[in-house]
Amino acid sequence: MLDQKLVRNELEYVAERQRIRNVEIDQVRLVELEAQRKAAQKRSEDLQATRNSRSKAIGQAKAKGEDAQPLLDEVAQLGGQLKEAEVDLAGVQEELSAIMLSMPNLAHESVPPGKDEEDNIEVRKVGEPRSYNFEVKDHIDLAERNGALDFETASKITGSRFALMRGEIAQLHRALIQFMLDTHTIEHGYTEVNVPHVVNTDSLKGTGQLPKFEEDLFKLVTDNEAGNDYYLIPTSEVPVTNIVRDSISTAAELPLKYTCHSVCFRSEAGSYGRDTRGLIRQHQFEKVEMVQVVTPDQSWQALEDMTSHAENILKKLDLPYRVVILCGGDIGFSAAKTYDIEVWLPGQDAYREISSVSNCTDFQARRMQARFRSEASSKPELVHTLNGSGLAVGRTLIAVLENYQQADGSVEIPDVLIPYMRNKRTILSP
RNA sequence: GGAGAGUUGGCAGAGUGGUCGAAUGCGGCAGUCUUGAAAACUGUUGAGGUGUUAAAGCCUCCGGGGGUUCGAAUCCCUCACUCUCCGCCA
Repeated sequence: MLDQKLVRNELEYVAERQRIRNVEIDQVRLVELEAQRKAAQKRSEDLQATRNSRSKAIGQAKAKGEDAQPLLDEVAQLGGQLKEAEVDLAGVQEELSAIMLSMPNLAHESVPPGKDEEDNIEVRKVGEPRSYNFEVKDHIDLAERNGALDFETASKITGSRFALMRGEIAQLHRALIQFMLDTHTIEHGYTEVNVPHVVNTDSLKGTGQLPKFEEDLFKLVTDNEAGNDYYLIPTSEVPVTNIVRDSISTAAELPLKYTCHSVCFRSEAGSYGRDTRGLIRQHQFEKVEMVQVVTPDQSWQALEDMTSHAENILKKLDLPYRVVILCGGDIGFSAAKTYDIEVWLPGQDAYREISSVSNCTDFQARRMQARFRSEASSKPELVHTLNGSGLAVGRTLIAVLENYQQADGSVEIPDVLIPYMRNKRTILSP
């Protein structure tokens, strides 16, 4: 959520900044609502002040043994008027907060304008795609033999966009997770956490998935009270970032650096027909996530650091990749700036997203009321939150399979993964 | 699933329907003392909104929501969570 004061006082500026995302703000309606809010709030508060002082007088009169009846008659009408004023105010505030909750974060000055991923700008390219003296296969052709990757059985068990892995592929998948977590904890200073895969609406509002993007989520059927539903997590960014919801940290406790492996669930509504083949886009996938909670002065440096942490995984795996900065039209709702890391996939002859690293500045923190105190005497201040994949495990698996494939259809294991594969050096041998 | 007890400021923990935004302790901050530090002592210290040059003032907040009342941290209803005991269970 944006700062209401900023929206109120610098509406023109906010509208201008949102245009880079191709988001148009209804300034007229906002000004109108704001005026209504102010009037309704004033009326309600004045009535409350009257009630409070009259009630106090009644109490004092009774304490002195005086007759309170004249005072009681005086406030007879107050209750109804107050009720009316409060209902009025609540209505205006509801509409205002709906607008505020569905307004995206302000894009950073360095975010380029643009419509979609075509307009993203490449920042750097690392590593050279290998050349193969045979016809390259994609990960499906490589792994579907022997049922190492089995979409048919998965669709029988569940449905489309689910996968089943057997034997060496399942092992490689697990090895990647271990390798990523070890690298982030040992080399990059993150603390490993394990979190619930089911979250409540407050958590999803905190990180910005709700109320606007409910259709992307899997919602559980429960007998919970309305508004307190459970959802499967679309990313562990949600539970991990919400660790600091409704809390005040001390400056000394920051930065918090968490890494987390989790399963992620996405309904992929609206992506019909896209990436239907293979592991690229699934309803269920696994991801190792990085989350940082930092003081505002550190968040832009943290964004660069986290991007380099994700890149480090790819470097160690010796996979070619490039880093792009997302344009205004492609950037996520909560993010002020996002780098995507795209890995080279020979089977697709293209770079494909394998990580997304974002600085959400105080946008999520304001929704979550996540704050810190720099000095005990000073006011609590909003933290900045960042998140990034480090990396998407399924897509990394694809990248290893496709980049390390051999002429005979087997796949070499990257050096750094060999210890995690019980010293196996080749898999999927014919 | 059954029975009971709880949820109060950064933390711990009192609280009678009416000077309660809330005792006290810890922690924090400032000061006295000290060469310095510690200890001791003194003072100060919740959050959000509104307002103002700044303040004062005013409003809201005692787990969430609703109700009773002129007035609710306190009474009633409801939901969530925590703890204890019983049952079931990986």
